[in-house]
Parts: sequence; structure tokens; C-alpha cells
Amino acid sequence: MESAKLDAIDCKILEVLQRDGRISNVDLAAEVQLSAPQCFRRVRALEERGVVRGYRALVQPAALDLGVTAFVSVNIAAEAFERVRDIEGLLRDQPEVLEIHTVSGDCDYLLKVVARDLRSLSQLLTDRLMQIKGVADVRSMVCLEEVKAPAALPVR
Amino acid sequence: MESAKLDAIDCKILEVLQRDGRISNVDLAAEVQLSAPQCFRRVRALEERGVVRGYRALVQPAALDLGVTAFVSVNIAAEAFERVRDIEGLLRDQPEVLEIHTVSGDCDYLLKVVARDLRSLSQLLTDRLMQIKGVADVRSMVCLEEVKAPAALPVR
DNA sequence: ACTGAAATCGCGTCAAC
DNA sequence: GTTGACGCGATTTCAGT
Repeated sequence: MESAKLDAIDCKILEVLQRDGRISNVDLAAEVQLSAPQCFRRVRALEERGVVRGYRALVQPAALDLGVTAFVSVNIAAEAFERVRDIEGLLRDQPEVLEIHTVSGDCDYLLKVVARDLRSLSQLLTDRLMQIKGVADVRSMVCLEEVKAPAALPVR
Repeated sequence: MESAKLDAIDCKILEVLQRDGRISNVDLAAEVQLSAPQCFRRVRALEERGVVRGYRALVQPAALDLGVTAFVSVNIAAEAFERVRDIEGLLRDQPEVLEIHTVSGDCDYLLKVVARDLRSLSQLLTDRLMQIKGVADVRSMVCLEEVKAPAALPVR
């Protein structure tokens, strides 16, 4: 899917596109000191190689009435190990569950979830996640403050 | 900064822009069944109200030679409580630290970090984060698998 | 006031050098 | 890797409701 190395200009392009995903090709070309067609070809190559996986608008959760963000750790009961893939599917189907990672350490899964308020968060956890057969333990860490908003990947 | 309610069309726009942040205005207008200028005005309003906080290219971390993602919990020593803001600043300054949240529960901060490999992760943790005066405890959960990639906010 | 039609201008994109 | 050309899309203006 990729493998070919990125040179300094590719890195610069990625840096800019992570900062402003809607920049026009000519402005981007100017920033990275390339002619527009050159720049265009590079961007397309990065997209085709899967280096750039897409473009997203960042939406303020509060505007969508999602006042609560939380990280939720989930464990799977030993008896349910054979059904993990199903359980993953059920977790993934919840729209409020934004990310799911399997992690090393005390818990099996770490989820990032959003909810309208603490009451809906609680509902999500107890009425939906904990109802999934095989889910043994659900613990949540409610986000109180965002000290650093999701930053761009370091390009170095 | 916001407050005025979003109607069904605004929601649809946000849904589409979260999926494809680079969609052209005419295509977006077609998808939400609006004339182009109408659609354009709405998008601009959403941006100006801060509902849309920006646009980002999603870059595959592996392509930037960042093979490891981890969540790191950090605690602050009781003696250092008065210096939390400074400590936050020092944490924030690390480019590999992508997100910082203060959370309820056993730890004070939860960070999302990336690194080249486990060796550089270890280096980041022991040589940089743990060297910050006042940081009392650093635990990491290394991400093994991405079960659900960062999803769009549910729009309801 | 709000909508959409039209008009303009600049950009994306391709082809040829 | 650059220049030039073409067509489409972004953005504004304006007239009609």
C-alpha cells in the first residue's frame, strides 16, 4: 500500500494538509515551493498510496449537543473469548463510540465515547455496553478538560 | 460563539463534511438538496459560529514512521499541585503527545501519544515525561489493534 | 428577508513541451 | 518539471418573491 519513502517536500505537504485540509492546491504549492501541477501530482500520489486517508471537518461536539467525552475501558469475560469478534462488532455499532483500541495492560479495550450528558453516558454504559454478553467490566474516565486538542502527527 | 440551534439541513451538512471534508460546494449542495449559494452560506455560518473548527487531512501514522500509538496515564505529585499549569505546558510541548485530557478516576491526565517504535516510546516516557518535575506516575497502554478508527460524531 | 439565477473570476486539471 | 489552455466550481451580485 505504501513503502516508498517520503521526502522533505512530501512531509511539508502533509504538515500543511494536517493543519488545513481545505487549502487550495495553488496555495499549498506556494507554501511548499512547488509548481501547482507538481504539487497536485504529489498530493494525489500521497492519497493513492494511502498516506492521506481522507479529509475531515472537525466539528465541535458541544454544537451537536454532545457535552460529555469519556474514555471507557472494557474487559471481556474469559468464557467469551471465542466471541470477541462479535463483541467488537457490537461495540463498533454504537454511534457514540468513536474509537476502539485493543491495548496492552489492565484492560482489553479502550473506547473513546461521546454523550449528551452524564445521564446519557450512564445509559450508554449500563443499558447498552454492559448488556453485551461477554462484556465483563466497564470502567469510565470522564474527560473534564481538554488540555491539548487533537494535534497533527509530528512529521520530523 | 454558537448557541443558535442547528436544523436538519445543518446536521446533514455536518455529517457529510465529517465524512468528506474536501467535497466541493456544488456536490455538497446536491447531497443536502440545497442551491449552491444557500449551501455555501450555511457552511460559512457553521464555520463562523465555530461549529466547524477546521479541516484536517487524516494521515496514516505508519507512513510517517510512527508505528506505535499508546494511551498514557499521568499523575501529579501532591507537592506539585500548584504547578499543574506549568506541567501541562511541558506535556503539551511534546510533539508526540497528540491529545491531553484531564479525567475523572484513578489518573489525573490521559494522553494519546505516538512514537516510532517501542524503544522511542519508552524513551519518550522515561527520558521526557517522567523527567518533568511533579509528574509522579506514568503508565502506558500500548495500542495493539485499531478496532474502530476515529469515527464522525453522531449527528442524530 | 430570503431565495436562486446569472455572471465573474480563479482554480483544478490535463496535455504538450 | 514547467507552461499554457480549458472547463468547472467558488463566490458575489442582483432581481424576484
